[in-house]
Amino acid sequence: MKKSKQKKLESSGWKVGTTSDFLNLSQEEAAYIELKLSLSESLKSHRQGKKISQVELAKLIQSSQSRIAKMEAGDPSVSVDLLIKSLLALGVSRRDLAKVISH
Amino acid sequence: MKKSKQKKLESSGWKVGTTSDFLNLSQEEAAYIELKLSLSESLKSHRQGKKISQVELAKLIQSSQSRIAKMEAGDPSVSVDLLIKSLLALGVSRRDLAKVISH
DNA sequence: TGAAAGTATGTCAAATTTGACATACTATAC
DNA sequence: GTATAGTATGTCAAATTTGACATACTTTCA
Repeated sequence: MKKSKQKKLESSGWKVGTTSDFLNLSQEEAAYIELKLSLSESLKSHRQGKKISQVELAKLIQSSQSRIAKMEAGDPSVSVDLLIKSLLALGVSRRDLAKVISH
Repeated sequence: MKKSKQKKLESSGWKVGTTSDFLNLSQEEAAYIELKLSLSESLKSHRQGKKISQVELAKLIQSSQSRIAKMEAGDPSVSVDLLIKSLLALGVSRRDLAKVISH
């Protein structure tokens, strides 16, 4: 992983490659985290594209504004499940979801 | 949703469209569940393709055989997070993951 | 047959994720 | 400026998801 990318991850509150370096985990761990960040960014841009606020999206998926903010910030406390549910709620198709995931 | 498909979902232990029919949730709810099932099936076939047992995969991702079984059975108790982590651990690329997700 | 490897299913305490709340920060408009 | 809408961040109890275990079922093969 490039230093720059790692810095970006760590700045979002992730602990990268602490204990897991000795396994081949760091690979998948990184891929997983980056995947989540892609979904985060996608969520933000889709929401903004629809011109709705975090509060409105929160209502849409019966969550809270703070959780939406955390999702969009790529906070480690949010699951891929919630990100995907949110994107689907925004009307994103599986096809579009796939595009996000394939980079 | 077709009756046949619904039956398939319910047979895996899902409760489909109970309380959420009055919102437009059933749409996304269904999409989400079907997405999970796609990931489940993909996990199973990828594991079998690699000719490793559930026990071996469990070790690979430091989980347990029973959880792998639940994942492959599309049990409601497993998260998309775990499914994706598992697929990545099997060496599935984001590109391939995207293919699974786009149907 | 029958033993051995693989898989399914139920349960549960521990771990993680959740929505909600409070509150601080940041625009944007007047 | 200062109100107002929008967003960020920390905290926490409740909810969900977790690995682990026990145990039953199934497949494979000698």
